Amino acid sequence: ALSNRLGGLGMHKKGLQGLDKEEVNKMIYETSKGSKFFKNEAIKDAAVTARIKKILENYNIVKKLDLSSESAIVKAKLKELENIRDFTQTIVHIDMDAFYASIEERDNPELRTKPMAVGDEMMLATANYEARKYGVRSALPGYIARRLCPQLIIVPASGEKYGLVTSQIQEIFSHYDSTFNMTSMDEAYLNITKYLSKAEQTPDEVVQEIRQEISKKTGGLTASAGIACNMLLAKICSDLNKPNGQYKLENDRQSVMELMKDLNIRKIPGIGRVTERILNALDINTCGDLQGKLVIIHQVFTYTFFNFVARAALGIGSIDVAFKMKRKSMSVSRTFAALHKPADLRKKLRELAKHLEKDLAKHNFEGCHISLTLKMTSFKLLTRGRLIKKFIYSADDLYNYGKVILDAHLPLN
DNA sequence: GGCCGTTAA
DNA sequence: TAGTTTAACGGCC
Repeated sequence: ALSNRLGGLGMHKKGLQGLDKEEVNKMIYETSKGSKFFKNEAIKDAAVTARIKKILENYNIVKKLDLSSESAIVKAKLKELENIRDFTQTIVHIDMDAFYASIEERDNPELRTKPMAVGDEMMLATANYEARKYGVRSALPGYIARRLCPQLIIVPASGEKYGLVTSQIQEIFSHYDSTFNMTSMDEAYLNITKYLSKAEQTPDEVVQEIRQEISKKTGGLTASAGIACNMLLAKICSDLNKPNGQYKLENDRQSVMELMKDLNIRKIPGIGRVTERILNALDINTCGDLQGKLVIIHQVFTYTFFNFVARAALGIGSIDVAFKMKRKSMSVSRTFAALHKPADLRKKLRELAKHLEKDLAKHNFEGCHISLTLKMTSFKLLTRGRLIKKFIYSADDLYNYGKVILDAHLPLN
């Protein structure tokens, strides 16, 4: 049987629907099986399966219990959540379409009609829509992508070029909402409530205009957008008419609940492939299913998780577009051909320490906790850390404290 | 407190 | 031949 982790990966992405999923999965499986990477994925998969088994055992006990008092607690929580619903804001989530790939197409129009991806033999960052027809997608190694699509053109990433486009779209966003928040190079949230109060335009018209300006300023790049009353819904909506489209969700409870009813849980940001598997095991596939199972979720999982899914199921999200989390850590990591000799590993550590010193200086950052992660040839990760009584930032300190951790694990095999 | 796992882009 | 990098959070012991 095909590993869930390796096979059913990423097929929900736009552009992939409709192609022969079986064929793609089989090809990836045939190329991967036997590899150490694949074995490690199988181990991780088995751990998830075991975790699900435990949850199901608990679920089967709990569902027979009298949950009337639980039910009351959940009901009260839902009432509380209904009370905090806010329909006063107009939030937009903008997402550039196949960002890196579109920029490369713009700069080399011959690529437009050909399957193409940005990245290298090791890893692809993104694929154009032509390539997605073959199952080529981001987070797929280039050499596997080539087997899916032998004509695939792989273009190396040019970070500075993409950064330039990011600055261009930021300038556009600032005109509509000075508090706009970039969540990555190609994604942003805007609160256009204030702008709308002054402009004589509908939200759809404003967003249409933003997307036109993006296209004009960037030489024809397209973006998709979602418009809704909060960030969660705006993000979900920006995916609905991708690529080069926008979707506006009406600002009322009924419209929100209708959208959520049949929405696949995987579309909720924060629910990834593992959580999806877990919830699927409880017969939960859509946010509608989720709404009907909140009592059991409250019983079986932590309150934090219950709270998270309850909010998501009701379509309740933040409106604080400008909120930025304070940086808590800074790290650097490299994957390299297996090294065994302690001296070689220490040399690597020295290189990483120098690299991190530069980054720390650039951001004027320091830390009092250091952790070292080793990736074994089996792909298993080992992380060990320690608190330091002072704040450090120099390559020498990073190396010396890191070396203590590293040496404790030498020799590696 | 320390480590592992999940998620996202 | 070959399966990334960075950052944050939750769960568990």
